[in-house]
Amino acid sequence: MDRQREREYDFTEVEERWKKEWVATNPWAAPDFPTGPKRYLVTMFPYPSGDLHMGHVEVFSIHDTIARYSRMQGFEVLNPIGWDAFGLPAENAAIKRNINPKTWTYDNIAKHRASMERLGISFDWDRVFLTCEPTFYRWNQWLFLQLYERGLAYRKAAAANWCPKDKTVLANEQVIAGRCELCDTPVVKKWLTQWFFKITDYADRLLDDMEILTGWTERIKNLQRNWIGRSYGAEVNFSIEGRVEPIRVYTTRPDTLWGATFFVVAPEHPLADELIAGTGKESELEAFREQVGRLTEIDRTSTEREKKGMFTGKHVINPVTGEPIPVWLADYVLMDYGTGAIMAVPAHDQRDFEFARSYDLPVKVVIQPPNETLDGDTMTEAYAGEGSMVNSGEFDGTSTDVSVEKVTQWLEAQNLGSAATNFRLRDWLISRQRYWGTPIPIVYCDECGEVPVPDDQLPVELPEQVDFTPQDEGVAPLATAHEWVNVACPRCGKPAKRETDTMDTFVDSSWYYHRYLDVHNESAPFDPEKDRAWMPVDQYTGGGEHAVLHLIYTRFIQKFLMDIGMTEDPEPFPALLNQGVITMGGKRMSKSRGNVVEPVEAFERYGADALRLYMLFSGPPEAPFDWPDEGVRSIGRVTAPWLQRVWRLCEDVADMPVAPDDATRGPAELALRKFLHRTIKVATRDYENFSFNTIVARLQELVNEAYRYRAVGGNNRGILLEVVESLLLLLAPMTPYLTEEEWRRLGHDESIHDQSWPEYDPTLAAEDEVTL
RNA sequence: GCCGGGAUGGAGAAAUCUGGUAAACUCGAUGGUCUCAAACACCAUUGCCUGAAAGGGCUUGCGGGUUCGAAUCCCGCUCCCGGCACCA
Repeated sequence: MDRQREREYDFTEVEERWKKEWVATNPWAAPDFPTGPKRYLVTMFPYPSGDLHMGHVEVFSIHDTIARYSRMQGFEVLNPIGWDAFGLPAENAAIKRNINPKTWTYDNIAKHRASMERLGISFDWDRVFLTCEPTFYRWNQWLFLQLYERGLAYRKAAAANWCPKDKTVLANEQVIAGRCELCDTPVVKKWLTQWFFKITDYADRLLDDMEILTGWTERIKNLQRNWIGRSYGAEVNFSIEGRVEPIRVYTTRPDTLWGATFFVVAPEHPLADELIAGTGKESELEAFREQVGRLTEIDRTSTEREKKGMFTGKHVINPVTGEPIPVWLADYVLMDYGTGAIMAVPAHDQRDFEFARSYDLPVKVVIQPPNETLDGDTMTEAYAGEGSMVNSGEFDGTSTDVSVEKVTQWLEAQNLGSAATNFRLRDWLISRQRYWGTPIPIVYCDECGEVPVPDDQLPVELPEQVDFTPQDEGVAPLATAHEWVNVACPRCGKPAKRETDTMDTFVDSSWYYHRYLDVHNESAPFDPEKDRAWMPVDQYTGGGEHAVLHLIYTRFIQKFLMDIGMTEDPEPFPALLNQGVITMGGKRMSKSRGNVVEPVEAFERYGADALRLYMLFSGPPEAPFDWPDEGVRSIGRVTAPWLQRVWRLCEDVADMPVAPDDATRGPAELALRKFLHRTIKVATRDYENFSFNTIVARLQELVNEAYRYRAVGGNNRGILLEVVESLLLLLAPMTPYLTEEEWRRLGHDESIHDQSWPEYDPTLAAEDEVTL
């Protein structure tokens, strides 16, 4: 069109001007009580470990597009933001720079906020909170005490995951393939007394309520199912000479009970001490345990490693055959799953088989496959498939599809055992031997023992005068704050000491989305009335890497809050959108690798709109995106030129004089209108499906059509105005700045972001009939 | 081993739910207009084979099936990605 391009869209000037206005007026503030259809939209609040990175830009672009589209569709929208400001990475970064974690955190939050404003994200800035402020974390302490009162927060000694580098324990979910989630150091087991939240009480509900999660991908639900790991089976009693209580084992195959030829107890099990006592094998047990304890989780769980065991010298009675079978200790049996003891059926379990061959224990076949005859002496691997029972008394001939149920019923009738369910999920270990977190509101008194801090003494504030560097193993930095540690017992008034561990920061994020709804409340974490008005979250967006961390903890705490009457929905986030990971050269962007594209550089060279649109156009939101090698420059090839093209079209139309025949329609005008209305129809459908890349494609076609119309001499201002105004409305959720500027340029006094979504004429939008 | 997801041009992708012209849109590439020149912008070509062209033939990981018609639905494979894994 205008080859000379005397003028160009000055995105820097336009974006700065509107940003200033939006920051000054907070136009997207939401009321506490919506009066019409509502949408509560939450994006996972960021962790301030530096400035925003492209992953944030991606998810905020997606999220903000949904928010702006929802408003134009007539919903009342609440779109808040806050910061997940406590935690280990900030603390480590601060220690490295020899400054207080608070200073470091607040600096980063200021940077984050400036970048969010520059990106034009339509947050309600009146509802901001930081989890590291006492006004927030005192409600973490409240939550802890609520759980404590109901027996769902408890302290126990257990073999905990210990990161030797970060010098703290970690929850199971924070150990990725045997390594620390944060620093990748191999984790070791350490026997410590720690605080736990009893998430296992909610295991069934966490699984069963997944039916409600219709807006979650199979991928994430599958991860959670695997993580929770429910299995059905039976517990069976084995009696032992000289002991009143029988020993229980859990098995998923009670139908193989007749083939149990030995019995194994986890080496750490207290029962091991009992069995060994008086046999003269105490030192051997000690050595064996030490050998097992030295292994990292990676070594211990390696399938290649040969299983090691130790005979106790004791026997238990197989309850169905009446025969004594030897009791062993072995490193392949886990202390914290089932009962910590198993019946070993080497013929039909591969692990038991390998152990039996190593230690020359008998292998007895009790399931015969249909087409061959197994022999325990000659078989080379366990047979775990289907077949019919043999060597099993009255059950001989029973087939596998009914045998488990029949045997379980019989065991119950004989009083030998009962049906049982087990989970892979472990209780959530929330103690951390670190400084930058919520103090656990417990006091230890010599007289009264463990005493919860009464509500009127909350918050237990995090002291500032502390040596916050990690201390020797198992000692928290807060132990160095002597004045803070030593308090009067809340119950008897005698000298006592505070708990010095802090809470896992996943406690903060497990309920934060409620706090937005009542951010200034000083007497409760939130008002259930206000909560009811906005909950549940209609759309949650964020990274899929939290599948078994945040996303499982938060579902648990939501259910708990429902149980105590604070909130009404069993699930906090019925719909979840996980954006794809952004990489460059197939690797995660990182400064040390030198493959980082900085959002700030993109703002300066191409503007926020072009960056947002680039993120949305790159592919479906959930798809991973490998950023081209040329870096920020690729925005200058893809979306920045197209926005200039949109701008020129708008300017062209804005400059056209009003003519008397603007309302007349020839064939070319009709064709363009039909194209426009089809575009509105399809783009609207695509917005509903979050298919942003195809919306952009469709709008590009529309712009191409308009240019073509102009190129062949089309000059009907009426039709062009309809096209351009609709185009701006359809584009407004994705590129808020340019659309606002040009909307005003076309003579409107009100913000484009307050307009209603354009409607299409169904007659015009109908596809032309195709004759087959 | 168990569970889940996926495979379409040189690249990102679209069409898959709801079977109907496969490859929209964009990048890259090639040629052109403009320019002293370059950049920008604009125009054209661009799945593969064949052909001077018109045209013809083939094509959605592989093999079958259903159907007038299959990228799409069904059955059986292969490969890739992700998760879990000594969980009894």
